[in-house]
Amino acid sequence: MNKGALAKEEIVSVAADVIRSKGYQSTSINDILVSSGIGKGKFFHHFKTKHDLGIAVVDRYIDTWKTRMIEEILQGDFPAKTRILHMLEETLGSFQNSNVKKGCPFGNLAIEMSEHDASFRERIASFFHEWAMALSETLKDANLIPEDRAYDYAEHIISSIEGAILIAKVKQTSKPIENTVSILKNTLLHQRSISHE
Amino acid sequence: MNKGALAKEEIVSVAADVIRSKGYQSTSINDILVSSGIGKGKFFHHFKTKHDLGIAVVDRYIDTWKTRMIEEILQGDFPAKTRILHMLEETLGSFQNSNVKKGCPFGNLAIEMSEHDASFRERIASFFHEWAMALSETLKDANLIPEDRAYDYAEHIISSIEGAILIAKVKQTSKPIENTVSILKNTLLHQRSISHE
Amino acid sequence: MNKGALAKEEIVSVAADVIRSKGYQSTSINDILVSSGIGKGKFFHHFKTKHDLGIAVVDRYIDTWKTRMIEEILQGDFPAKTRILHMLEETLGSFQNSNVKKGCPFGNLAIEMSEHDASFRERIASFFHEWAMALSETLKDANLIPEDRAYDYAEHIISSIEGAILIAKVKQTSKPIENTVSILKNTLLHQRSISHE
Amino acid sequence: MNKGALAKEEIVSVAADVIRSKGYQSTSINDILVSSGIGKGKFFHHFKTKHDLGIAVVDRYIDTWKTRMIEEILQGDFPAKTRILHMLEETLGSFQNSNVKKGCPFGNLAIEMSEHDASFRERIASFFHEWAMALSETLKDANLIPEDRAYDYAEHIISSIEGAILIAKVKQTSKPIENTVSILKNTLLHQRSISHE
DNA sequence: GATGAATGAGGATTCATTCAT
DNA sequence: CATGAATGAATCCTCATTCAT
Repeated sequence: MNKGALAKEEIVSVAADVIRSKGYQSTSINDILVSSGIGKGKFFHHFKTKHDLGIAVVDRYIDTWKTRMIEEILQGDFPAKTRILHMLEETLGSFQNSNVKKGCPFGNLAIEMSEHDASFRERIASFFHEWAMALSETLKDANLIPEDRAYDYAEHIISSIEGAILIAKVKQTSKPIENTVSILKNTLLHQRSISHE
Repeated sequence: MNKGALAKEEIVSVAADVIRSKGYQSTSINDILVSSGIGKGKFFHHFKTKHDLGIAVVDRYIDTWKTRMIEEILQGDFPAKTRILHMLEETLGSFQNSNVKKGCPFGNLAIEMSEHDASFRERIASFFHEWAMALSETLKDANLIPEDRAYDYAEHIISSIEGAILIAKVKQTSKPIENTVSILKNTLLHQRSISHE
Repeated sequence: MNKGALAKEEIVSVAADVIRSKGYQSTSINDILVSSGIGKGKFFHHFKTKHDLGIAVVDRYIDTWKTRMIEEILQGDFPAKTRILHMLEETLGSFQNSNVKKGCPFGNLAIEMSEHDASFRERIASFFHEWAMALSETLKDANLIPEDRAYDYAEHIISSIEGAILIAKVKQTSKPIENTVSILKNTLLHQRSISHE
Repeated sequence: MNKGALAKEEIVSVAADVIRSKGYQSTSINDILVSSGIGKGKFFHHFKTKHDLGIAVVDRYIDTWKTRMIEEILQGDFPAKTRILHMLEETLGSFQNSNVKKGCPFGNLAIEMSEHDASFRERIASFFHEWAMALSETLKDANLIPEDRAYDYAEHIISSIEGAILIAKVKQTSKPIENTVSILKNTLLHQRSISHE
């Protein structure tokens, strides 16, 4: 059936992989043509520019992670504490093996593209915001953090994770991620609450 | 007198700025020629390749930060707790205003180059290791962390900072850095020690 | 119709001329663009590298000469002695006028490229071998040379011709070629056989 | 003592080697600086241009071979036939081992430079002429060739040798040279005289 | 005389994009 | 819709030569 549409999704899927590994700017359209076995004509039929493809790839990353991290895990049916643990474990599981070297699709593009292109930056910023909002709600549900500090604390957890993935990438070992996840779990769950200052 | 050496240092200095803003791969040699007002011949007289320049820039970043963060602050003469506070405040101060958008020179290159080039990756990994070692010693001096957890905790602090700088870059506000610094201070200093698990 | 293929052949044809005159390394891609009136994009669409073009040019030389010298002349329908005479006359005819200065396409590249690039060298060596094989058969057919000396003698005839073309090139006169052809004819045909030693 | 002059000779000597292997145009001045351990200033003090060096190298080749081949061997004190044999054996000896791949300094430059530069071409043409003249005299002394054919025959011998060195270079074996030398010896010495046509 | 820094034209190649079919 | 040929600006780099010291 909808062969054109399928083909387009396929290109985005292949491109998402390549761009995660090589970065957006270092990925040439030719790289994608070779990886997906299509011709130039077809490519430019589906995407007016390379930039269009880039945005499609980012949107795809966001769709995937929003569904997995936010909708399925953070807004799922388990008790709030459990949901937070799930999120941390899901993170840990996503960055093992070859994925350690590839790093986080959002973190990678955040750093590579923020200064170059507003449409990348805004999408990624907005994704991080949505994530922090969802985590913030869960933290409140779990009664772990006072309401007025929940968003800040959620953002800190997320940025800690991004930082750990960054260090893991440059060290080529998932140890820093395990380390951060373990410290976050510890801090969050073995204390009555985090309230000072 | 030492005109040649000066000239080379100047190029590295200009390039360090440009590369921090645009990234290594997106910075063309021409960008550097224009920014520094020199000719191609002069450039390639001092640097055999663009890669050579990149390495010189990384080495310069490392020199600067090692001196400031490690030697002057973490290994300085103040009490251990004070030194840690200084490090956090120095971090905060370094990423205000236009520097928020530029991000961390190490984090930027870690993400951009780790998969492309081992000589960048290794230098940066080794810098993060040295930083974590120095911070680890200070944490032990301050009696804040049990000895066997000190390195892991130090690495977590550093990766939290890197993650905060990343989020700040994509959000174009230093708020996430202030946030993380404040949480780190809080966790570190207002509790007897961090020992559970 | 087959416009693409034609275009590629045209480039090879123009390049064959330019390279024969200027040598492979001294011929810039720009030289070829100017001579053939095409743009850089078109060139690199057809040839991945300059080296690719070089190989295409060598293969074209080989095709042409194999057809003319080996298939049409040495393996033709005339008596063996006549075929050898034809070969010598064809050689003579090919290096008159402006062609004296250009020299032999194979000899030129043999000397220029043998030390630089195995793929050029091997192709040319194999062409000379095939030529010597075909001439060797013809010498045997003509009963001019004892079987066990035929290949060596064929190779000597061919190398004499190459040497004569070389001297003709540096002297800018076809006299050395005429001279060598006449001596070869004489030695081959006016003696019962060449058998001594 | 004459340190400047010595240095210059050294540069020419090093350059002669490099140019014989890589060709004149493919040899960069930097190649020569590296091989001889001198600086740019010194080089351009001795040679106004790269071309100047090239000419010095050719003149050096010519000096060496004229002394060896013409003065010592062809115009030496042995009987004429012996002198010719010596010349052939000297040739054979000069192109063994690594020298097979390097080819003949004159043949190499003849082919590479004849179309590009008259001053190279003329020097080499004149060297080949002097060699042919000397060989011609020796052939006459030996009563092997009628007077009016002696120069032509000498030139044919020389061009045969050059051609054999060329084929040897592309085949990377000295066999073609041995082969040609043996055939030349045979033709020259085992027949009363070469007179027909 | 000697040094090596500086020059800038020219080299091969890549790239996103357009266009004729 | 789809193809792949064509475009030409831009990229990294090399080179012979000049120049200030």
